[in-house]
This record gives sequence, structure tokens and C-alpha cells, in this order.
Amino acid sequence: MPLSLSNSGIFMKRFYLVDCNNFFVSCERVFNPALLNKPVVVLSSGDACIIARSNEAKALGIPMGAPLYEYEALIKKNNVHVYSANFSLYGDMSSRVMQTLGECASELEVYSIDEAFLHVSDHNFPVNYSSRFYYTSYGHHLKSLIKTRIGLPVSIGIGPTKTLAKISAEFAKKNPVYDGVFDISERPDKEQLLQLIDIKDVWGIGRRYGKKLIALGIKTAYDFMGMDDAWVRKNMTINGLKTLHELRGISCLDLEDVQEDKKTICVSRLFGEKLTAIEPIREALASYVSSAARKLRLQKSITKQISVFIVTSKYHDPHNYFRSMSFELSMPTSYTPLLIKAVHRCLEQLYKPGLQYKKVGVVLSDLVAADCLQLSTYEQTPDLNNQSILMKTMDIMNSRWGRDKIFFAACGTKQLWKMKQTRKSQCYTTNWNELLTIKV
DNA sequence: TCTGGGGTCCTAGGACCC
DNA sequence: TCTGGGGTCCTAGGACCC
Repeated sequence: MPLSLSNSGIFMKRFYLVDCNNFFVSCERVFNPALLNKPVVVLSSGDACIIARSNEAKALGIPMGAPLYEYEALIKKNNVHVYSANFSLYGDMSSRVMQTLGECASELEVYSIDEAFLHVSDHNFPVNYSSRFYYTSYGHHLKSLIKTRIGLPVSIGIGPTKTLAKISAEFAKKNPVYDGVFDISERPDKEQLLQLIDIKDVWGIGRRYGKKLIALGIKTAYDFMGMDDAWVRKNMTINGLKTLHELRGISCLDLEDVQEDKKTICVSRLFGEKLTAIEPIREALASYVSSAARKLRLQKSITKQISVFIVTSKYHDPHNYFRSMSFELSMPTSYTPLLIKAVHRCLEQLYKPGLQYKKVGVVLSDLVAADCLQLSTYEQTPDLNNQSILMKTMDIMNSRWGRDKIFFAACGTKQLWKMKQTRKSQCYTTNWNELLTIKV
């Protein structure tokens, strides 16, 4: 079996993966140190599911993605601190981390809100760095820099490929001996280490493929490395083959350091409670599409196609459970009032009186750059210019004074549809009125 | 009774064209 | 019994990620 991970030479390019530990929980802890060493969980929007857990909460057996109601008793019994998601706080803390990493790397890929891949080159290292372990030493430097500047703990994995860097990060996180930084390329015992990695935990092998592989007796990353290329290509697509090669130490996935524009933008949320009347659903939809349009303008795009979907309970109403419709706009746009009109038209078609709706959503697709808009002569009206000025003004005002300081009347003021978020911490870093106060 | 939200990519198969 | 060959485009469905 072709299992050797050769060429771990010192000059080989390394991938770093920096991963913030229990990110949402750690953000809460920065501003509330009383939470340190205590079990803490953070909930999804609408307080429905548990989407982040401190190590202490994990130790209690609370799984990722679990619905809150199933664990309410356990939470109460063990005094678990519970927070509603505070995405403006987490987003801001994330951009601080990425800013610091950007200063320390030759290339940076912001992979998610709490993870980044990077390359470092010689000029990032201090002059007196020597020894073949300097990649690891630099990892420790990055780790303490983020702790000092931002207050967040991170784990850092290093490897000859992205997939192996991910695996390194798991060792860094789980085994205290490594003090948060691990480089698999330095290890003579790589193969034994990869035998410790559950196949389902390999980046790119999800639940489905994991199950399929286990049925074939492939239980670990090491087992997978010995598989036949052709079989993997046929049964797991080109992406499976890339994962296979990456595990063997052949880099197939590069850093993607330019942020690509989104190809679709989707905004959807559960209602706080089930809705039957159309009016609050119209308002929720207007509000969601306003937010989608703001994201659209942020990346300087316009949309040609808009879809709306509406969801009832799967159990009560299997026939009407999910209904959607979409249509092409006569002219691509990012002008919120036109988009509100469009989603309301869709809703008229989809809505049936008497049903209990629990969620609605809007998807903007077929996005193109705003400056690509081709206009025929008769379409070049002053209106277009006014629309763009109005949107720009709104966006500037809302970014300066806070989200939704001004909004369209169609979004309503009662917000009957709004989800509950009863346990949210303050926006310590993004709202002047919610700064941390310290009593002495 | 109550189970998130927001993305990307790949592939097979059908429609259509010359 | 016979029923081309090769291409493109679109879509739905299935997989993955955090």
C-alpha cells in the first residue's frame, strides 16, 4: 500500500490552520471572565439549538447542534451558563483575529468565522529563529500574540497540505502536551498518528461517506490512505480523490486568499412562534429581503433571480411542508423596494390561509457585478441613479448608527415574527451604549 | 410540543442543437 | 432487427463545510 508520507524536509511549504477554541463561548468569556472554567453553551438564532460549547459543557455530554429542550434538565442541574447567539460580537472579534493573522502571514485565507489557513514565509520569522522546529515555534508566537491582543485561545495545526494541517490542529487541541501547536510534518510516526483519526473526522469526509467507508472496514484516516484511487474517484467524486491525495501529503487544495463574491445570498429564519395571518409574514419577508439586499450591495452585485420559500411543520402538514417559487426580475437590481415588491408577489402565490407557518426565507441568485448592468437607451432613466443614491445613503446611515436605524415601513414595527433571543450578552465592541463597564 | 442558518461544489440526466 | 455522434446548457439532488 502506498502509505509513505515522505519529503518532510525543512524547505517544504507548510500550511498553518489557526482555529479559535470554542469560539463563541470564548468571545463571551473575554468580556465575562466569571465564565472561565464553567460550563457554557451558546444557542443558535431563535434559541433553538446548541451551537457552541465550552469544554466543561462538552464533558457533560452536551452534543453539537442538540435542540435546547432536550438538555434543559441537564443544564439546570449542572448550572450551565446559556447565551443567545450574539453575532455582531463574534463577527467583530473574528475580524480582529484575522487582522492580526494577516499581519503575520505571507498569505491568508479566512476560511470561516473562527478559522483561517495561512502560509508564512522566511521574512515573517524573526532573524534568530533556527532549528528545524521553527515552524512550530512561530505557531506558538502566533498563539500568544492572539491571546495577548484579543484575549482568545487558539489551536494551530501545521502540515504539508490543508487536510493534514486540519488533522494537526485536532492533535493540538486535544493533547495538552503540545500546548496548542502541532506540526505533523515533523513526526516520524505519522502513520501511527493517522491511525488515531476517525475517518468521519477527516475534513471532506462527512457523515454519509463516513458511514459508507466504515461499512467497507475503513475506520481511520490511515485506512483511507490505502484505498484505490479509481474507486475513490468513482464513488466519492473528484473531491474525495483530492482528500485522499492530501492525506498522503500531496497538496491539491491551495489557499484561496481573495474573497470571492457570493453566488447566492439566502436569508431565512424561524419565527418566534407559528404564524397564520399573512401580514406578519409579509413583514418578516420584507425584513429578510432588506437584509439580503444589503449584503448584495456590500459586494457590489445585483440579482436577476429571486426565490421565496415558506415552511410549515413537517409532522402536522407533510403535504404543504415546504413550498417555494422563484422568478426572474425584468431588470437585475439591488434596490430594496423593488425586491420587497417581488417577494410579496411570490408570497401571494405561496400563502394558504389556515396553515401554521414556522419559517420563511428568501434567496437571491444569479448575481452579477453591479457595473455589468447593460442598459438599453430607453431604460436609462434618472430613477436608477436616484435608487442608487437612496440605497447608498441608507447603508451609510445604518452602518454608522446601527443596523436598522432606518428601514422600510413594509418591515413593520411590531415584529410579531421576531425570534426570541432572551439570553443575549451585550455588543461590547460594536455598540457605544453597550460597552463593558467595570465597577471599582 | 419543541430539532439553526448560510454557504459551495459535483454529477447525472434531460433537452436541445448541428 | 435496426435506431449517429458529439457538444452545450440547465436543473435537481446529493454530498460537503462551519
